[in-house]
Amino acid sequence: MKLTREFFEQSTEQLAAALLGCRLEHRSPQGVASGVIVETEAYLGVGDDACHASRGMTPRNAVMFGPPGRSYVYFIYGMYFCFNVVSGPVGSGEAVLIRALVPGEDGISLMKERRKKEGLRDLCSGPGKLCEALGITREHNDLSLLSGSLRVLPRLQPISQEEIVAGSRIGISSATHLQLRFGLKGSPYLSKQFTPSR
DNA sequence: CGGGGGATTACCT
DNA sequence: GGTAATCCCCCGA
Repeated sequence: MKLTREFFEQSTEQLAAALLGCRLEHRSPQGVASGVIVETEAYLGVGDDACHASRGMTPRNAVMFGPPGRSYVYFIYGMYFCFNVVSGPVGSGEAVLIRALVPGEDGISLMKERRKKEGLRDLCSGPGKLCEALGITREHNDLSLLSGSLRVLPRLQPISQEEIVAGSRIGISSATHLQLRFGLKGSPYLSKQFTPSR
């Protein structure tokens, strides 16, 4: 089973919700590591002040303007990487940030070793953490996610709308009113709890 | 070409 | 809750 190109062509907001429950898997020379996506954020390209692409194309964000279904990986705070799924029509500059995974079923020991942490909740409960656990770095920028060593795999179980929560995006200083963060309700693996909207 | 700041995390009080 | 760590992107000059 495999995701199709059409899956990645739905609107960025829909895709951010549809990615919940899907598996992100990295097959590296060190071994396979994967986890089920439980938290995402949508970034809406030109005009979304919180988006890297808000002011148009630059060398760093160029892949966001390319076709959907590819990886956008960037370096942040001098020590972490963040992984995104490029989305939206070509030229839109949109993407979905993957913020948290339930670690497993492959590679728990490898992830513990990479993270230098033993607790399951410390492995993938944040965008920087999950990249470290899966061994995702700048070399994994601009790769197809439909096939190859870094892939997104479909849900094994369906998820209902009631299981999905939305909230404000985290760690940004503009456009904070938009409800573009999505999570699986009550998951202990979220990067941060969702607070009831006001 | 300099400098501010960042889609974060860990560790401290 | 506060803040250091630590690179590099990007804007303005």
